[in-house]
Amino acid sequence: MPELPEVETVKNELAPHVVGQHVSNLTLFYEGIVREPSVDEFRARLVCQQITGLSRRAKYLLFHLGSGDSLIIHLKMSGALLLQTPDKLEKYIRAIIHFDGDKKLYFRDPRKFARMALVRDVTTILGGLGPEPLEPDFTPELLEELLKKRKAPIKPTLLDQEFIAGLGNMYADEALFAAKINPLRPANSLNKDEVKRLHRAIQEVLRLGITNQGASEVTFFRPSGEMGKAFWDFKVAHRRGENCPACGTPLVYMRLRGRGTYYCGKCQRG
DNA sequence: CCCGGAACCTGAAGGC
DNA sequence: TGCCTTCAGGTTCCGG
Repeated sequence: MPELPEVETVKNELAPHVVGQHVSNLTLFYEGIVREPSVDEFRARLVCQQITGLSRRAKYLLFHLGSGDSLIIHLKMSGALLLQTPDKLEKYIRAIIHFDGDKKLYFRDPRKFARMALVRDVTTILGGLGPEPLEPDFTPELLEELLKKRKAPIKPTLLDQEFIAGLGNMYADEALFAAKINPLRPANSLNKDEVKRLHRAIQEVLRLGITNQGASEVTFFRPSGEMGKAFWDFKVAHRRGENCPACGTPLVYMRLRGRGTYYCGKCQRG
């Protein structure tokens, strides 16, 4: 599932192909993919525009347009932006953005959760997001301050995009394992050393995910249609029925706030 | 206001 | 073989 490292990978690999391109047409096979404005207005404000740049905020991908508007895409669970459609990815194309010179960008999404929006002011979509975990302003001191205000378990706190923006279920489990912190610990109960470890772990697992070009289990594909390699470096996430790579203890699987949660009951005792 | 859970979707996997 | 249930989970919405 696309989380911060996956969206960063899409941005990096898409940019050389789309920046500078002019949109020539839009094909919609599933109109529900347009979040705002109306389908007609969306089309009118997108077609003929030049893509002047790409950026990422949390799990959102932003296409900056010559008009000053931004096309904002969220891939949610199963979305992919593809430059080509190999046989196995032919199905579930929900939209195609056409560029001058017959280039195409395919928006594939089996589950129909993904959305795109066209806005003048990006804060209408991005306004409530918390700090970017890989930016310099995300310091251990800031994390400590934020954690003090939260009494919910640390795992769902890390998934709250208003608390910190970009972590999803897989990387939250990975970060807590790397920091040796139990996912059920109240957020405000972490001591200084634990906060420091968590801060470092969050950045490490995200950077490793980006280096590995994202995780591909089943649902994430890079623009080329290839899969990323991050999944193979996961220590606990989605490793149901396996043993802890550090101590060999069978991993714990539990549902926490409706989310599948994996951790080592021995290494993450605290 | 805060918190927890359901809804949105569809396919895969497991049980019987 | 096939039907039914459960699971997957980011975000939004709703009820308590």
